[in-house]
Amino acid sequence: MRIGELAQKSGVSRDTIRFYERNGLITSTVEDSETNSYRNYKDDCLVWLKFFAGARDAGMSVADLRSIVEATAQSCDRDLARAVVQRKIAELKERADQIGHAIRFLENTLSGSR
Amino acid sequence: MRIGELAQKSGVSRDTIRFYERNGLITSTVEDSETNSYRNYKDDCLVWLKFFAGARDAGMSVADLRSIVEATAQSCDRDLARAVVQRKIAELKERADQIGHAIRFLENTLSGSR
DNA sequence: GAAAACAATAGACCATTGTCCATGGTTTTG
DNA sequence: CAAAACCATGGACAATGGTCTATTGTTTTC
Repeated sequence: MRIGELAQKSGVSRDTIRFYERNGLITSTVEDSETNSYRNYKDDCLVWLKFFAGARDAGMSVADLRSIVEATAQSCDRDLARAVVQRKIAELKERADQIGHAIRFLENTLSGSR
Repeated sequence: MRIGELAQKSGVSRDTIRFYERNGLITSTVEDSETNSYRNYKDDCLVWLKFFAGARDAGMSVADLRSIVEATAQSCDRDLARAVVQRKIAELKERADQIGHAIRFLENTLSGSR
């Protein structure tokens, strides 16, 4: 799959896809049998990109995402991957807690006397 | 209360407090009877600053916070305040959903075959 | 085969969210 | 009263996460 198709299917812009690739979030191959230097993406890039979009919305940084990708890519060290991902999950849960606090504060502000 | 005390009590740095103030998140007064130009903060600044810290952690932008502060400050239009704040609450809940998706994706990644 | 569409790269540019520094004035403390 | 601690302002600097542009090359389509 080329970048345009991937962009269209994932909803992530070409520029952003290239940016993510530069930052090690996805990889592509260039068939050097070909005359061009077009990137080729596998289907699982699409899965990752959709996850990235949601994860960025959830507040994860590009660096976070890279660490997850790297950890899971090295299936040689499955325990490391598990540790990294579980730490990220814990961070997300903390963030969800913060959101809960903020919501309660705002609800109080609304109904509060002041 | 002066900025140093506020910084110490809130855990927000002086620079950041000034930054927030420049951006309309809090206000201070300068007693012009005095010879200095030191800012004076009221106690509720402390409450707000603590909220800001959590809300930033929860993923709200400074612009979001400003809109909340502005809406609630104009108690003349309580319905507006309610609308603004409830929209922010809705956004936070969406974000919490995104976090939930991300967590599930990550958990699948961990236990998944690949 | 010419035009339109697509792709690559490099680098400039942008907003956001602070942090740090220099300089200079004020207050507190010993 | 001198030093230390505090405060103000303005501007430089930095990291993050993109976005846009220019230039050039490739592919597709009519």
